[in-house]
Amino acid sequence: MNSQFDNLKTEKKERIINAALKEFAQSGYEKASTNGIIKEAGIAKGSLFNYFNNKKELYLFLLDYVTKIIDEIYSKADWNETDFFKRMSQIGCIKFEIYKKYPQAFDFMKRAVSEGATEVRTEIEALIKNLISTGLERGYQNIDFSKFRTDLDLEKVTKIINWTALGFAEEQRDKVNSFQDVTADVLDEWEELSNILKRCFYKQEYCGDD
Amino acid sequence: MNSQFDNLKTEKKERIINAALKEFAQSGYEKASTNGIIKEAGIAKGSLFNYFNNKKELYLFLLDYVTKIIDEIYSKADWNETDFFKRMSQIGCIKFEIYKKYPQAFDFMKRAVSEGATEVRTEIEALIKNLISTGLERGYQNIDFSKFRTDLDLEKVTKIINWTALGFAEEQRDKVNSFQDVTADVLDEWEELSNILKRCFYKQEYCGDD
DNA sequence: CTCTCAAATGACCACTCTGGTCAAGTATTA
DNA sequence: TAATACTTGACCAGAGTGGTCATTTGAGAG
Repeated sequence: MNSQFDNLKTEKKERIINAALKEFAQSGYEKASTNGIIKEAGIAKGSLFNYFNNKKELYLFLLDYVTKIIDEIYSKADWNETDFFKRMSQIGCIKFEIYKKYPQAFDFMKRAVSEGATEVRTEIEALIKNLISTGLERGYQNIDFSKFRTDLDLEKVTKIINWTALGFAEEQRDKVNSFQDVTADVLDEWEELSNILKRCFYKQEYCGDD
Repeated sequence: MNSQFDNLKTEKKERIINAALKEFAQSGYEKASTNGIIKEAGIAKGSLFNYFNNKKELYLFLLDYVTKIIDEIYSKADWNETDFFKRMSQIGCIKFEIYKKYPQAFDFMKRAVSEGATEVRTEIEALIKNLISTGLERGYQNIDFSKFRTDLDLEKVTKIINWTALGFAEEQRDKVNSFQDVTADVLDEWEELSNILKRCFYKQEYCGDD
């Protein structure tokens, strides 16, 4: 990336980033079209190739950029919060903020891990290896698991909660895309879901609604 | 579709179908390449265009084909089974059989509903409208919901169970892709998960492990 | 063994789209 | 006004597109 890109107005920069994320997420590296990107971003071909020397550089920039954004989740969260569900909604909120700013960021990453193009695969694999080594359980740091019932397999229970969160997130996303923004209600609805889960998976003395 | 295609050996037919499903699922209608399909299927260009007059016809054939396969789920399931979890594993098993035969069938359909290509969009929209009108709750027919606890919102509880099933399915899929086939253990593992869910969501008298 | 004929092949076509360049044009600054 | 910085889109060679069709193949019949 050229320093010119960094000096762009934030609005324009994000328009370009989002256009590129969308194209790569939808089409994969090889079939993604730079023409598609400039059209969506509303800039000229020449501009794009002033900011980035070539397609590969653009892709690797995005890979790095999104990685950093996702890493920020861990610096923004409050690691003193020991309650599993409060931690989850915290991280959920941070992710939602990311989604509002870069709607295709997570899709881009998801597509990246199954990217086949040899031109960028080694870089992606390095990134994945790095992610795994820094630990997949970062998000569970300092959680008080003693609140959970002991008669249920803890690992499976946390999986169920995670899948619920994932499914809920996707449902909200479909809603937002087809109707209007509903930001306010989302939290309430998640609260209701997590109350059910708490009542089922926490020991009785921890089931109080907050 | 030409009758020639129907008269092909099953093995070859499925090879072509799977190759095409994969290409369309990964790339969408417009960016899907017929060259990619014939390469993956191991047939000549001319053959493909003997079986199907053009790309659009091939795509619409697949759309119809997969729709019929998915519809078969409903004819194969035992609708006298009233237990929610037994019904779920039944349908899960049927879907797994489909997945083994046509690994990209569900991805193809998922991509189809967000397909933008004008050449095929009207057909897809008709199909979606049809799906919605035949009812989304077909799968819940004849289920005995009285087994569920009455102090929890039933709609939310069934959502949680569905999201769990979805998440579990995806997890298994990742496993199969990266390691070896593990068909046998899958059912056991699902059994353990659904036992947890039963114990949490069913009235006490129905929690017995089958 | 030859003849027949349907099925399979891949070289070939016109055309579109690709990633990338660069001379000319427009803003911005001093 | 002049100098500088940024933006533009026409343009390029080459790759890839959906689709065709004359030729080759091979199984079965006589």
